[in-house]
Amino acid sequence: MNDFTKRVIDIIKRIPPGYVMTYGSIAECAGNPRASRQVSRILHSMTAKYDLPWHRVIRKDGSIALPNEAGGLEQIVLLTAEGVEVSVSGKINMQRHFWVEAFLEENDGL
DNA sequence: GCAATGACCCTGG
DNA sequence: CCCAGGGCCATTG
Repeated sequence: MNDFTKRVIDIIKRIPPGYVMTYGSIAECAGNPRASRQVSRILHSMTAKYDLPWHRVIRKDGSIALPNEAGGLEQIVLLTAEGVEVSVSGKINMQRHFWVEAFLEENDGL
């Protein structure tokens, strides 16, 4: 396993309940802005082994990437249980739940 | 080693 | 809002 993969796993494990991150932002934080697809692949293959909160990772437009029949439905259930607002159309309120570490640091916790 | 693949993303119609 | 096309890049066959 390479460093990028390790960082991605570490970042995902740090996402607090009630918040979400996008594939692209995770890739960026892990040092590879263009590797959003690799992030998705890592989730697909490493979730079971590393006990990751995979449901907190969504698309940049706030929609669920995983097809409903492949777990997307379960993802919505898990997010809702954590307090994340998922609209009827399957989209998430990014302004409210997007986890941005830099933002929190600048605002000293808020 | 080359070709295909994908839980993505962006632009334009 | 929905669809198409192109770019992206590590993993897979």
